[in-house]
Amino acid sequence: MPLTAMPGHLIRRLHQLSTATFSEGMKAAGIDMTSVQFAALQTIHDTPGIDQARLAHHIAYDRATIGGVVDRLERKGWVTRSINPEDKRARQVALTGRGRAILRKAAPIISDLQSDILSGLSDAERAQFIALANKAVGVEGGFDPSR
Amino acid sequence: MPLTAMPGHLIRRLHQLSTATFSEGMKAAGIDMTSVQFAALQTIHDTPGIDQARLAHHIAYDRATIGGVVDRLERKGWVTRSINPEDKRARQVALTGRGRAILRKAAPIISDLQSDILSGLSDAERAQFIALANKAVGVEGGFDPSR
DNA sequence: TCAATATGATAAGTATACATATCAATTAGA
DNA sequence: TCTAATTGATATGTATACTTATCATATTGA
Repeated sequence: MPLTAMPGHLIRRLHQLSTATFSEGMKAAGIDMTSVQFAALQTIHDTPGIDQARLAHHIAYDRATIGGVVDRLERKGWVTRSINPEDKRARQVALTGRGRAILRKAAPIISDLQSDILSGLSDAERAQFIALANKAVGVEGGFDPSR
Repeated sequence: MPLTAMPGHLIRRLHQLSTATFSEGMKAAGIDMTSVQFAALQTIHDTPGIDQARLAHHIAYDRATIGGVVDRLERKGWVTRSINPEDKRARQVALTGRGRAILRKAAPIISDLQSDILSGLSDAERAQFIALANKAVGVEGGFDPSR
């Protein structure tokens, strides 16, 4: 079976293309942010005070991985971590002023980047791809690395 | 822009699903092999004596990453590395008997796994996805991490 | 209520991934 | 032909990712 017939290989290539496009776009905009960091920031913005476990679950990250991501966000001064008094195991994460500012700056750039990721496709094809990808990913709960 | 409309996010989820499906399948078959290792083995099989740089280029890997992958394949006794007498910089990689055996065992299992990766799609949709992915990835040479 | 279980987080170990720097060997060009 | 640029590989540093183990805290059920 040739590589071009293997979804596994194609998806790896797409992922490669996607992250490369993202980091080039961010670099061009002078922002030091990875796609994972953006997704985390956006979710924290939408759900202030969310804890790491729920953050991981929401964007389908591994619970072990999210710790390092939040570490780096904290080191950049974009988020703060605090212990939830209701549940002392949980770390609540919230955006700082600088975090909100960088997110405001990055969000529109990243929205624009989305079509560049699939620049080889027409608008109709891109819509079709998004529909198929959502369907493939949405299967019966799908794979959830946070559990 | 919601995550479900972002190709970048969807592709990351697909990649996650794809690698999880692969490793579960391999684990079930009692084979300790990652998808990256399989692609490398298959290419070495098809091109005996290929050097690391061409191997990386062929499957769109990073030149720096391939070294570690080949290290692990070598440690498992599946490949051997030798210096190309024609170009003493280059390391030629070749399968061992055990490498050929494990590849023979794994290849059909992995072929079967390919449809499981996109199990949420019908056969027609899967074919459509593969066509779109190939088109998206094939853009003007696309991104080549090995350069 | 007290033990069993579950859950949030972190640590350690393994495997990608890529950028950048460096070294050695090769090739190209003045 | 001799230097400059290129190329194969490795080393270093950063960032994901996931598994398994462990710790601390919560929750639950007998």
